[in-house]
Amino acid sequence: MRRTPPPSLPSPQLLDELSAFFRLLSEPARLQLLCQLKHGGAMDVASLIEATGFSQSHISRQLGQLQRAGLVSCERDGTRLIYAVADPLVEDLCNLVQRRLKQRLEQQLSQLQAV
Amino acid sequence: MRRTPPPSLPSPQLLDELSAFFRLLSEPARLQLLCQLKHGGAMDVASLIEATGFSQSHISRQLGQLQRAGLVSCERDGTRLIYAVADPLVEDLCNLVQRRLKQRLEQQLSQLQAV
DNA sequence: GTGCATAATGCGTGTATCGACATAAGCTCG
DNA sequence: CGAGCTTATGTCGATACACGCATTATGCAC
Repeated sequence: MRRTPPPSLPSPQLLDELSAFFRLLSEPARLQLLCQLKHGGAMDVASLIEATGFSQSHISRQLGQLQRAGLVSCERDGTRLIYAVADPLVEDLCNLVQRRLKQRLEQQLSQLQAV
Repeated sequence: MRRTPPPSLPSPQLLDELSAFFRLLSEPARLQLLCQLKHGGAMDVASLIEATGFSQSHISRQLGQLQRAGLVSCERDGTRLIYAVADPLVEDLCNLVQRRLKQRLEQQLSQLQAV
């Protein structure tokens, strides 16, 4: 049977790494950049500035964080840097969460109608 | 084929909800509480205080947030409140992220050895 | 109802980080 | 090499929120 394979608690270290990863996705600006890149494929920074309206410095910082985490990659094209999504995990996570948000709303809706 | 079902950008609204959800998991304390509950099944607040070392007020607040998001549920037992994990999604997300963290480390390790 | 337990909230402090402006650094091409 | 572009970083104000202490609210026993 073994319903709960190892009932062990995660170490403080793992806890910190997990939460650090989720923190990357907890900022609308970063999530927006990731979605924009997923949507537009590879994009240079100027396009991201135009698409999001954020300042250049802000975008550079956020992309830096995402890159250090391995979520985006970049390559040069002349003087510009072209960024792209490097890991499909983010999209999977978002889909899971989105599905849950939807279910939750449907649940609340049906409870209202049940009255 | 249809590799990218709908290549649409998420609305600002959805972006905020997604990031708000990830923000819940971005705090080590909250993640710890969730893991503790997953590990110990249903627990009352006193047990959580002892297990985590946090103050009563802090734990109460974090549990409140998790409950409003539907991630934990609670029921009364006399004067105490017994909390429990209410959604398996968190564990799934953590497993996915953890697997990725592991892959990433293995990758870095093999690159070091390749020299 | 009065105590006695537990849980929730008001408030204050400290810390992290967002986001912009200004500046420096790095790259490319004449 | 130096001009001119693009990107990264130093600095700073504003905001958000973690976390504890003190207080209040809520339910149970008598």
